[in-house]
Amino acid sequence: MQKTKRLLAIEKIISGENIISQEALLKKLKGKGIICTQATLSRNLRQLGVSRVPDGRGGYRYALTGKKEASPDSGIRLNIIPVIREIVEAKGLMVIRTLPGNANATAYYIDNAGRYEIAGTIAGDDTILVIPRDGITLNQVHLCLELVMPGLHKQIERTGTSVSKKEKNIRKNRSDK
Amino acid sequence: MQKTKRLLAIEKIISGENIISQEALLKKLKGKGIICTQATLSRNLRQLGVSRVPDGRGGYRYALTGKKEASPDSGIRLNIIPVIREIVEAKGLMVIRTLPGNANATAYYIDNAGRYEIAGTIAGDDTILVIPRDGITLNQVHLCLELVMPGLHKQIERTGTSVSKKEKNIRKNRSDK
DNA sequence: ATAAAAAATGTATATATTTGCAAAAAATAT
DNA sequence: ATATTTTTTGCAAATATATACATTTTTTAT
Repeated sequence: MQKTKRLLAIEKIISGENIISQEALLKKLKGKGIICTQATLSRNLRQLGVSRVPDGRGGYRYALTGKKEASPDSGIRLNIIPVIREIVEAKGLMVIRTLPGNANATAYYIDNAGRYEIAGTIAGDDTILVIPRDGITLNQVHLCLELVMPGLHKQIERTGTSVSKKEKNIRKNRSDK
Repeated sequence: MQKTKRLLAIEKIISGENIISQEALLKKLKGKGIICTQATLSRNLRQLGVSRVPDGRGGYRYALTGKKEASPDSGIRLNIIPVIREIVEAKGLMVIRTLPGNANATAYYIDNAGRYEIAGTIAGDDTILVIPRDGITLNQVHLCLELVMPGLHKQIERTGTSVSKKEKNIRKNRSDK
C-alpha cells in the first residue's frame, strides 16, 4: 500500500530532520518520490501522533509525540501475524499465544501502535497479556488489534467469543471519526 | 504583571482540562477574569512550550511538552520513581508503565516492600501488572504505593478511572505548583 | 470474477494559528 | 518626574492546518 510507505517515510524524516511545516515535509517526501497533497499529510500526521511543537527558539518543528520513535525495520509489521498462534479471552483480559520467543517483539509492536483501548501489555516468552482499559470491551480490543494488524483474525483461531456484525459497525464508526 | 498571571493560568488549565483550541482556552481564561486576544495566546503558548498534539481519537488537544515538572518539596526522592511513566487502572488491576527495561527492577522493589495489599506483580519489559488482594480497592493500592514510594503520585499521570476526592487534592496541589 | 463496503485521496474551502506593524504598557535611565 | 528603551498587546492580514465532499483505490464478501 502506498500509505504505509508514506507513513514510514514521514516518521523517518521527522525523527531525523527539522521539519517546520507540512509544506516542507511535502517537499522532502517529493524528493523521495513520494507524492501527496498537504491534506493527506495533515491526516497522516494526526494518525501518527505527530505534533507541531515549539522549538524553544521562537519557531516550531514537527515531532513524534506520545508514541515511540520510528521503528527501525518495517519488515516486522508484515511478519508479526504469523507468529501469533492463538487468542484467548479470560477474566476480561486477552491472552495472546505466540511462537516461542516471539511474545516480546509482538507486544512491543502492539504497544507501539499507541492504541487508547489498551492499558498495557505484558509479555513472557510465548504469551502476551493484553489489558484493556476500563470501559473497553474485549470486542473493542479485537477490533483494535485488527486495526493494528490487519488480517489478524482471518488467520488466527479465536477462543472465547464470536465476532458479530455489530462489531463491524463499531469499527465503521470508529474510523469515520 | 498581567502576563505572568496569565501564563500560570494557562499552564494550570492546560494540564487539568482538555483544551482543543486557542479559542476554547480563551474562554476558559475569560471565565477566570483573564482577558486577552487569541494572538497573545498564540505567543504565550509558544513561549510556554505548549503544543497541539493528536489525542489519539481523531482530535487534538493542547499539552505541555518538553517541560519538566516542577519537583518542589520532599528532599527524599527514590530514584525508582523517575522510571515510572504512567499508572493506569483497569479491570480492577493496576498497570504501571515504566521506561523500557525498567519494569522488572521496579516490580522487584514493590514486591520487596512486602505489602499485604498486593497479592503479587508481574513485570514485562516496560509494564508491570499489580494484582491487589481480594477486598482491596485500587485506592488502597494507590495509598500503598504512595507509602512505598513517597511522592509517586505527585509526579505520575494517572489514567483509567474516575478521580476520587483524595486524588483531586493531589492533582490540585500539583498544578498549584 | 463481480458486487459491495470500507478506506484513502485530492480539491476546494473552512478553520485555526501565526505574524508584521503600530500603539500601549512597563521597565530603565537621566 | 521625564525621557528613553524594551516588552507586551491588539488588530488586521498572512500563513498554516484541517475537513466536507466527491471520487478513486483497496479490501472484503458473494
